[in-house]
Amino acid sequence: MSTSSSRFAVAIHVLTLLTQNPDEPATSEYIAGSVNTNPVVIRRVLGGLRRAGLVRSQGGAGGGWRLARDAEAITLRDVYHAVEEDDQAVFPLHHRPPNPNCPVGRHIQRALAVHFAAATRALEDELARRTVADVLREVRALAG
Amino acid sequence: MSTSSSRFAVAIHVLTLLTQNPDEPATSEYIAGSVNTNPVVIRRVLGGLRRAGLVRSQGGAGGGWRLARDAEAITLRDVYHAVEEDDQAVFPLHHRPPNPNCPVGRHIQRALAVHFAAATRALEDELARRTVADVLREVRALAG
DNA sequence: CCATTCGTAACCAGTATAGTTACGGATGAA
DNA sequence: TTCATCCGTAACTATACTGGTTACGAATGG
Repeated sequence: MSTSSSRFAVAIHVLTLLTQNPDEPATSEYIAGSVNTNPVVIRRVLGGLRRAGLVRSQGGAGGGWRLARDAEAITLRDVYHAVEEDDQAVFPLHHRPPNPNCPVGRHIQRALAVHFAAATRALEDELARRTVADVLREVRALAG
Repeated sequence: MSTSSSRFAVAIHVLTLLTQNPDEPATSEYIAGSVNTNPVVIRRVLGGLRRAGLVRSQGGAGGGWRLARDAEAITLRDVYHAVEEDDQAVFPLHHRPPNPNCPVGRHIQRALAVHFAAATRALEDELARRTVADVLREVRALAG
């Protein structure tokens, strides 16, 4: 399910990098070197984070990317919402609407929506308990 | 993320149908009429449920699909695992491995795996609290 | 003035989903 | 035995998303 894409992992990776060195802006090329991908991919992901107010960008020479707020105040749920913008649900409903003449088909989507929302809420609550600062601490601990 | 696909929603829908009428087998064509899709799509989804031991199929005239155990004993987590078989993670890691020469790149995936597992666990725990029988009761309540 | 860097469009390859047709094989009733 | 029914599965298609890549305009600041 789910879908899907590694944007969430890449976004946390990038924010962890920015947290590690908060004093000078990081370029998308430098970041791409750590993530092992193309700078355009990084700029695309960071564009979502910028629209969510998590980072700021600065064009031109000496420019790059910085955190827009303290890493202790950026939860993984914030990151998740920033990269999974719009309507990408964890559990999509049917593509075509079910048969409204069938009692089950008529009501199943409303019943499912309640359960899916509860499960998604549990997932997001768990993500909200962790911050980018936590991740950097763990990375440093693993580095020993 | 996620992925993704509507198989989970369709699987719950189908199991709810089978629960509603447990005495006679339902054909994939009948089920497809309620889901509003093609019988082959239904047989594909039900194939996963059969491999997970949730339903049984019977070929030939008078054949079709039945529940293999009581709907009270089929949680939404069981259904989720049946249709999202193999390795489809809710939160995929990087496609290419990050740069091992970067301190963050070297350890980020292990750090992320811990958080992703915790969030996924919370999601599945919530799904485990609900059964197919619950869904049918809610559908009936909505039907008034 | 000019190298740097972002922002974004465009294109491509790979993959997943879902819909469809087709057909073999098993089943069970007539 | 015959035959309509129904599953199981392969094959093909259209659509969409992801990630990688090249390209280029605009803004920045030394």
